[in-house]
Amino acid sequence: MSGKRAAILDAATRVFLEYGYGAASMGTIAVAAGVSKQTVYSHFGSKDALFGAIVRERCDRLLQPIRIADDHGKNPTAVLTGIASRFVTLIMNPESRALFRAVVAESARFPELAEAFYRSGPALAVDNLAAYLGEVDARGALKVAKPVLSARLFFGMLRGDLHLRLLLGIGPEPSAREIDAMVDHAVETFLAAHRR
Amino acid sequence: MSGKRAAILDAATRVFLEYGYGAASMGTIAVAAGVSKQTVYSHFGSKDALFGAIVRERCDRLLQPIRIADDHGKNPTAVLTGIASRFVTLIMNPESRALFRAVVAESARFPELAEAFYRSGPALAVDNLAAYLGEVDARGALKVAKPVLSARLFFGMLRGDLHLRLLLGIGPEPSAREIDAMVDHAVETFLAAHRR
DNA sequence: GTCTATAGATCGATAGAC
DNA sequence: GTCTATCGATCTATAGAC
Repeated sequence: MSGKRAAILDAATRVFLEYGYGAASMGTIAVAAGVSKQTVYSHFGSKDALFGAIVRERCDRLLQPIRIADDHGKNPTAVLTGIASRFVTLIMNPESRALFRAVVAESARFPELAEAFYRSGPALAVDNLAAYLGEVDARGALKVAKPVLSARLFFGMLRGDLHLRLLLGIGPEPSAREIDAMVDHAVETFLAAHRR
Repeated sequence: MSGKRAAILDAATRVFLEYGYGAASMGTIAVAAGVSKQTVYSHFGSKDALFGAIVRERCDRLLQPIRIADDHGKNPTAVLTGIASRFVTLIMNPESRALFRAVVAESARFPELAEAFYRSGPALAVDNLAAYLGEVDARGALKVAKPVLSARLFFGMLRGDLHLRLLLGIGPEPSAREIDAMVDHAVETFLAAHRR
């Protein structure tokens, strides 16, 4: 197992996420990895396969924070704020944005990659939150009639306008204060709507 | 003024939005328009310029529904539901999705297009809703302390998980009933949170 | 396994006739 | 203005030496 394979994966990730699938060339990736083009083909077979490999690897790596179990012992405000903070931190991450852009851009050519992305990230986040919301509803802490719809709504609020601007590369990076204000506002709105 | 210019614009729109900027070729566009490649270059100069022309034209055309003035006479529930319905109908439109995908995918190469898209659509929608929310707050019908944040939250709720799935091309087209249920749930949640 | 060299195709853009 | 023909560059992928 040579270290060249890892070097190729690393270089391919950088080049694909920076330039996108179409504009990235196997030659550029080979140079960035410090190997010849043929070595890239020996390891990964084709451009499509290499793109698939780096997207899947990146999905697993980046989306891991939202998969970890939550401390359901605390009060709903603390739990929701924690979930929200981790989620916003994730989608604000420059690598996440680049990955998301690449997956969206090539979703027509690689539908199975788009689905893998969705399942390994957003779908799990919604499922986890919906389960938690059902739990607090049964416990009587909040009133959540439709946990899945409410969970989707919550993450929608958090993505909101910010995610859109970041995807489009518009304006300055939001400060930590802005992000906190946005998270707090979303949590407050959500709690106010589901107060028992 | 020949009809060929319109034919080129039309063909370019279809080809660019279907294949994306990189995968679309000037030759394909010329064939689709029924003219020679040189005629395309005579009219639009370069691939970049042609892409910019069709994106700007499409932004103006597609995003017009959310620019029209709202009937602020009715009760907040009706007004918000109307705004929400028009917004969701817009972002669900296949052409809007294709345009959005193309703009996001090329936002690094064409930042001014991304900004034009944002300004002519999402920014206006937020501004209009924020103005309305400030109005109903002053009138006492709702309690909206931060109109701009609340407006962003509202549109975020509406985009939500649905927009994400559609962008990624995942799953079946949602039915009108699902969309209505989502809109109603978002409006109810928003109103419950801002009840005076 | 890894390299150099290149095949084969396609692309954006242009030249020149009409 | 519109066409055909083509240039020069670049791309994916492969052949063959070591």
